[in-house]
Amino acid sequence: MKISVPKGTKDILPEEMKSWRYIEELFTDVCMNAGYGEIRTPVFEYTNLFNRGVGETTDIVQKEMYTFEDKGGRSLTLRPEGTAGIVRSYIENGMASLPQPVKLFYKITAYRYENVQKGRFREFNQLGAEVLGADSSNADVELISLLGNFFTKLGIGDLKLEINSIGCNICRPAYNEILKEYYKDKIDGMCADCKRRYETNPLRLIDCKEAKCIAASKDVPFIADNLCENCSDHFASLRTGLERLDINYNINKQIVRGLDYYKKTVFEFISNNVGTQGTVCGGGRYDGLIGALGGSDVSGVGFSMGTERLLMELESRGSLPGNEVYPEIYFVTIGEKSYAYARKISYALRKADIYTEMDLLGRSVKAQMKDANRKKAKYVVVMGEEEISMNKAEILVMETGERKEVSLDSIYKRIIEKKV
RNA sequence: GUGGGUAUAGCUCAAUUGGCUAGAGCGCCAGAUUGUGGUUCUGGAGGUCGUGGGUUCGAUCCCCACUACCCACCCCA
Repeated sequence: MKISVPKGTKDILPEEMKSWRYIEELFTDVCMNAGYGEIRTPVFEYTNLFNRGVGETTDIVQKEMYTFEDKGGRSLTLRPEGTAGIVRSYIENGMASLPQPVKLFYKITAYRYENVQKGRFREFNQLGAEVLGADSSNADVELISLLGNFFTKLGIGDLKLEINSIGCNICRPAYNEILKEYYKDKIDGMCADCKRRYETNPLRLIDCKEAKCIAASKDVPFIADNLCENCSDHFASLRTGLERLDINYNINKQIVRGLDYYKKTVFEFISNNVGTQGTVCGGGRYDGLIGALGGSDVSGVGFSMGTERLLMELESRGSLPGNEVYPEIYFVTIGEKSYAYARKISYALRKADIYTEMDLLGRSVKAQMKDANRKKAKYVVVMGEEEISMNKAEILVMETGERKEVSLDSIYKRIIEKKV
């Protein structure tokens, strides 16, 4: 059988890495400038963490996790998302006793066993940030504004922002009763999934895409209209905070999100350019999660975005910069002595952080010239025995074809001082 | 899990209504007076025609299965 990458995974080749680095470095800068510290947690965790953290009723836990047993019989799972591991780390490393809030960001791969299509893979990359230990909507606003800043810098500041509030442990149970009451005489005509959700997670009935279920949900009361006072205030101050920053948003009462841990604020940034998977970034508040995982009762809010989807968005708009790097100088060598001499200068220049190139295959002068041209070297120096013995060299300016004769000794200095 | 499409050179794609050495463009390598790039010309390397089985004198082509990829449903980043 031919060896290939596993389904839903892919190689990121050097050419594409330029775009990846561009996005990741920009994200890093944006986060650092807002006081967020980078964190890395393991690719796999004990399965329990996700069962409890992400939620037993979610699709992710029910059918999408890469779970396996190690040789010691422990059940491990490749992380399907980033937040659970970070919350675990927060608890385990005693971050609750640090000055609060703790602000973190991450760049990770995540794994979900799903059917592959445009914008959806089994191994995918996420950029994310979390604020732990801040109840106030100020934290929600800061995160969304951080994203606004990031997207603007990427040239996609017009991505659509949709927000909603899905209540808390106080208003959710009451709302669930309202929902059950509403669906009571409709549920028989709805799909099998919805019948199950009716018992396990009525909130999810709202965003079912089955035609008959959409029809049944036509006049459904939204939780955003049935919040407790605390949640309602939180949602109002979130909106005020966004408005003060002139951040455009749209309240979408249908957003409920598929992860159980969300409370109060949920939001998404949506694009039209990544297939039917329009969500480039999703996030929300997860008060109670830290407590549920064994920590103290600390609130949290965060987001994650799909790097691949972000790349698709940028690509479809032609907004990816061509940040190519070209050699400052290419040494064309002829024979061993010539190579040794050029290598020495090249080594010295590289130590001074200058990009130099040399042929490693003993190719002809012509082939080396071609290579220099292909790599878009700025200057070429041909170093044959003749030049070395006479302490002379010809610097060729590739763009203009201009040639200049200089002393061999002066090349290093000329390049360093950029006086060629 | 379900449905549709696709699978031929490193890449983008032809062709063979079942028959002899499966082609092109791009890319790669080399040469065009022996040590000088981009244009041009010439030559070369590179394919078990996705995998396995079947029908047939003979299969890259027809039939079946499998796998992968693309798209969609569900759900999500």
